[in-house]
Amino acid sequence: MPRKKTEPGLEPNRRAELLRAAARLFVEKGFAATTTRDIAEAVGMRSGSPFYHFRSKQELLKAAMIEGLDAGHARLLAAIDGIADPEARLRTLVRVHLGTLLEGDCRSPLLVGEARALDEPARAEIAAAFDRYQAPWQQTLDDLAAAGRLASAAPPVRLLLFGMLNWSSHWYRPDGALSVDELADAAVTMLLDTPRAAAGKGAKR
Amino acid sequence: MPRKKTEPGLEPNRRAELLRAAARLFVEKGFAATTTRDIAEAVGMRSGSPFYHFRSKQELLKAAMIEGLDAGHARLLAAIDGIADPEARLRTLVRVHLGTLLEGDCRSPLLVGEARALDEPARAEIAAAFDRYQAPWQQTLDDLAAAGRLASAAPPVRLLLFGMLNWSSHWYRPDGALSVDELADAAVTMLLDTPRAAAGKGAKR
DNA sequence: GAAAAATAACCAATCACTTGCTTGCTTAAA
DNA sequence: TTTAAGCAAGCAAGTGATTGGTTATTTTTC
Repeated sequence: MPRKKTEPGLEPNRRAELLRAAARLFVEKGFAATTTRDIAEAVGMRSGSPFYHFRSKQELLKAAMIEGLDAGHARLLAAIDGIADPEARLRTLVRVHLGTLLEGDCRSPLLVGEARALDEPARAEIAAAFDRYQAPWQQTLDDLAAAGRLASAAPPVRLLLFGMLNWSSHWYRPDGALSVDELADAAVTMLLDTPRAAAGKGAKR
Repeated sequence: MPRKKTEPGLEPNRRAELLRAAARLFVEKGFAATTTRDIAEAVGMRSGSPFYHFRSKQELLKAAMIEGLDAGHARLLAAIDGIADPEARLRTLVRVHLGTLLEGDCRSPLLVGEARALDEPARAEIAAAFDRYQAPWQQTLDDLAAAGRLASAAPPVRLLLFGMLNWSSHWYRPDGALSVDELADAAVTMLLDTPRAAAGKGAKR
């Protein structure tokens, strides 16, 4: 009984639904603490049905991570398209990334820690997706360093930046006093060498 | 058969052994993916024996987090004792924290994400332990701001700093090219406003 | 264009195994 | 004698995954 499908082609996308629900639950409760029954129930299926679309729970995680990362990557590229100034580009990257992280409902970058549940080949595929995601960041950091707005664009800088941003999912509350835009500004300010004069403008207010 | 105990009082500390093993496994594989049998085996017990020392798996996590955090807190205080200069104090805090995180074998701060497996009262106790841990940090940041070495010491600054440091456990490899000391320097450099002249000294080399 | 075959997308039931935890017992130490 | 610390065995509840249908849709054949 392939459900009504009132409009033909309206939502033939149960697979994508499964992926979104799985990603959300994996982020919320963790991979191991999420049962395949949780996932099935979240999309209105019976407990065995997800295995028609995915061979295993691990494959669900792998697909959720890779497809989520690639979607985020596409969003990044679309957002920075045409922005020449590297500082403005960085600010956009940070803002979009934080949006994916704190406002989205999949939040794939957060699943990086759950990859330990997968075998080595799967982890390699995920690492490749992460490399794709990070490419525009490194490019922008290099541009900033070349423009003298950054003392160094060595890899640890990028990694520390990602740390600042990703970890915020552990403490940021959308209903708090801090907006995502302000958070993005605070992070960029901390990363960039202060441009001299504006020393009073920090992560304050 | 309470095992030999050749020297009386040599290792009557099976409880502490359990805590250390549990913390290590929880960090490595996550709370949900670690079985109580894993923990028992790690200290050479049978599967039911840990429940003599702890009422539940959750209580093991709670104790591991709180006692681990308090131990780290004590280590912090001992390390910064007598250091008057706030920048030197921050550097010490960062170095000791990274040591706990990357070189220790318990690494309690990393368990913050696993607290979601606990009920609200337990989470509140853990939050209190975290507050204790963070107190010397906020004090040092305030001092830095007062000394003009930091544009702002608002809470997000501390949280972003912790993000940089804690996230490093996802990518740092002790056998890599970057030493923990260099990583600590890179983080401090990114946080502090550059002191003017030294613009070539970054996280490079 | 209608009948027939194939397929996609499930469900109901269940299996083999793992999980946290309990119970009753044992033994060395106090 | 009592207590601390543990073991051996096992239970009840889950867990990931499989199997064998079932039905609407799609494709193929006549």
